[in-house]
Amino acid sequence: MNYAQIVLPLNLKGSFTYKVPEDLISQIEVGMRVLVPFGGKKIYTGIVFELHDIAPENFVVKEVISILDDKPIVPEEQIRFWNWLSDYYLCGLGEIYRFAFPSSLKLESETYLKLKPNITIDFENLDVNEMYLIQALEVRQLINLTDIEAFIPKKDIIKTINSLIDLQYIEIDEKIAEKYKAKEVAYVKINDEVLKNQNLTEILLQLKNAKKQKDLFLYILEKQTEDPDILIKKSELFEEGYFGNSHLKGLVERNLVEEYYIQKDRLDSYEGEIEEIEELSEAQKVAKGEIDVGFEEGKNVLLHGVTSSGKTHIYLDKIEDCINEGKNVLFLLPEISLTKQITQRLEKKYGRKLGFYHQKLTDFERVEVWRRIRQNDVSVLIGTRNALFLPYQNLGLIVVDEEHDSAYRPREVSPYFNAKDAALVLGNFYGANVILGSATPSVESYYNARKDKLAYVFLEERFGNVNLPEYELINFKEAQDSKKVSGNFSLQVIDEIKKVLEEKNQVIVLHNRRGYANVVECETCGYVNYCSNCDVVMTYHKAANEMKCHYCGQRASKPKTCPKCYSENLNERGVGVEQIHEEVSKLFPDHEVDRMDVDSMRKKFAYERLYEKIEDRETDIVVGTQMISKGLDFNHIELVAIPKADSLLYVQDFRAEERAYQLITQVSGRAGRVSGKGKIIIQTFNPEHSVFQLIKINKPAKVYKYILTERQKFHYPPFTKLIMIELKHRKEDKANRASQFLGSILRKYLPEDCVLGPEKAQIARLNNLYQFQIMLKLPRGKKYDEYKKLVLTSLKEFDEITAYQSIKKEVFVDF
DNA sequence: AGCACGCCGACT
DNA sequence: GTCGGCGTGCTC
Repeated sequence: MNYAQIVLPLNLKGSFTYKVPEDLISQIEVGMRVLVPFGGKKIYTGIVFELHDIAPENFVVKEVISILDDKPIVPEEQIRFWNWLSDYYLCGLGEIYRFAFPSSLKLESETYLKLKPNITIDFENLDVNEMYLIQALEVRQLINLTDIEAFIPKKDIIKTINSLIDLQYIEIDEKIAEKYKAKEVAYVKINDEVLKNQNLTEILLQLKNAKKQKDLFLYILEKQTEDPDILIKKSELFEEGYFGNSHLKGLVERNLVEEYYIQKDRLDSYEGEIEEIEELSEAQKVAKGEIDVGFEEGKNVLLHGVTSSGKTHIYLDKIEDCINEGKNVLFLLPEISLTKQITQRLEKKYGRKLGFYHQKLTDFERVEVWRRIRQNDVSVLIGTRNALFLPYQNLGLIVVDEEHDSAYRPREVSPYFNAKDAALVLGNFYGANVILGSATPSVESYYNARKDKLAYVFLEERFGNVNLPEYELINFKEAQDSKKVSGNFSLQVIDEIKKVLEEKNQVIVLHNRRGYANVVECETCGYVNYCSNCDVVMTYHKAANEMKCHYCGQRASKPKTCPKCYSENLNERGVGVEQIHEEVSKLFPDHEVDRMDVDSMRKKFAYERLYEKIEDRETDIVVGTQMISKGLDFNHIELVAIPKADSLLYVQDFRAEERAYQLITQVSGRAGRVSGKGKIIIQTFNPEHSVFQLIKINKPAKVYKYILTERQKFHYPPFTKLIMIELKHRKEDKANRASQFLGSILRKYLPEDCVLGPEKAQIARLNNLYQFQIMLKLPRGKKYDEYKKLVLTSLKEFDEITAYQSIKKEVFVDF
């Protein structure tokens, strides 16, 4: 076994072959990190994916420089998982590696060199570069690879390091442990001296021209004297938004207040009361029993529980079971901001044995979690999709909550994969059970459950036997004709909202479109404002008073006159959530109306603040985009209004109906959680539309049956498999020609009706790249594997055309 | 992905 | 005469 296949953190196909030097053969194992030279002057941290003794013939192999781990950092199950992902989603292992690892575990620049202890160096036999390096190390002890570039020519770096390692003079040092800095929390207190020596009137006199500082000083003083044992966190001062950092700085500069830091063990054991898990209800017990049966049959489970049925409850129970068996749990969520409830409940129970892993952690925090998982020090890991790649030791259960959520398969991050499907496969490799849970399962999962590939567990009643919300459809056309509307709201909806507000309850208004107006159009010449980078009209945001491109983020000021014909006759068309918010505020001037969308939630803590406002019932009406369908579990929301429901359906996507159903149902679940008198009002021009009609009767099985029939009719998943290939280039004709060419190759191998396109993408230009798409509709089953191989062949054939190498190509399997 | 090599326009 | 633009090719 003197050759190794190494995966490098590069967006390159496959792995690279390296020779393992004699002295490393006994130590090297699959799953370890190694340092390898690459392309003349670079050193990368690679992962050993395979060991073999087949000498390559077509190129000269380089040698592994050194091994970075004493035991594999990627467990065998993960190796299989990476290979599966790469195979199934047609993506490179390098891409997966980049995605899976925190950067300080893979970056070459984080690698340091040091002198071996107790050595005598024979300077006579060293060349100039080797001498420089040794001398530098004698002064600095540790040297970063990028620093070496300062005194050794790039091309000689590797040679120099290699020979010094061979001579046993130097070695590789992993600096991660030392660079990891425990998180510190800032606290404030009144300066001790001040308390002893100065009298209060003097201080207040000093602050008489700085009212806020004075207030802040008094606030801190009061808190501190009230109970000296409770420390005052710096962050809590700013929570209200009344004080700012500048006020505190002022006090610190005057030496009145001191800032100090206390190291926080992020995973402090929870000190509050331990919450006993409430007993399961009868329905929940039945569901749990069914899950157990499913597991015994070796099946994974789809837990379809209507909103407020207490799915979390069941998860907790299964998590407990799993831990009692001595195994660990991975709990996946679509996004970390929604973790509040589940996290709090688990924290109370598992304290120290709980871990978090998600996109918002810093690199050190990620490495810390990696270490703990490797040491088997985490029983329950709560995380987002990237948590699938942690080096789990003894995984017994994976829970995928809100399995239908599209955040599990974002399109913009590579490698492209669906975390829900990946979790099923990972569970299989670990021999772990998997529960997919949702109030509105994806059509694919539902279908799999019906086909018995998943055990299907349906939890039909809300916890505590609370009634399900009631739906009402309002024909907006009729309302308009009989003049019973005000703007975008029918008088009936306005009435219903009034009623709820009178009872001091709360209302949600859903409108799933950002901004104020979709388009600003010139009445005179028809000019509309296009984004300069993309083929998209820009959306008008009144709150920020600017035009935004929702695809590339480009911003521009709102034109006062038409840039083309100088007419002042500009018209705003297409209703956005800001406009609905404005309308509602005007309709209910005596109530607190808040807006919740990505634009208004961008500020730090904006979400937390609004969350509390709603919880404290300061907010009467929340107007928001789909964001409000997630995580807002409050007890006093009694009405959900969807003024322009049709906009949910008119999206060019075969999943539009599924999405509309999911969104409406999810947001409905916010209403009447306790009272059981929740109501949903849907305003539409098409009350006869099947989706609305089926939602109204509130029988999920019928909705799925309808959607499945439609999908079957038009040959869409889950009855077929879709692969979408996207080609991008700065020059339109080049992108066009390339995609035509790829299309012709694909048609050569695949039946005509499998290949659709190429076509201009819906957004023909994005970030200055022209995009073309080819959609492959492939049959399921054995045929699929066969066809996919042919797709692979076609893609390879395409890659051989050198003229098209500058084309950016992306493949989305299970689009 | 990065990085070098190589071939054509605007500058000291 | 050179600096630097990005098209093309290669990396075990």
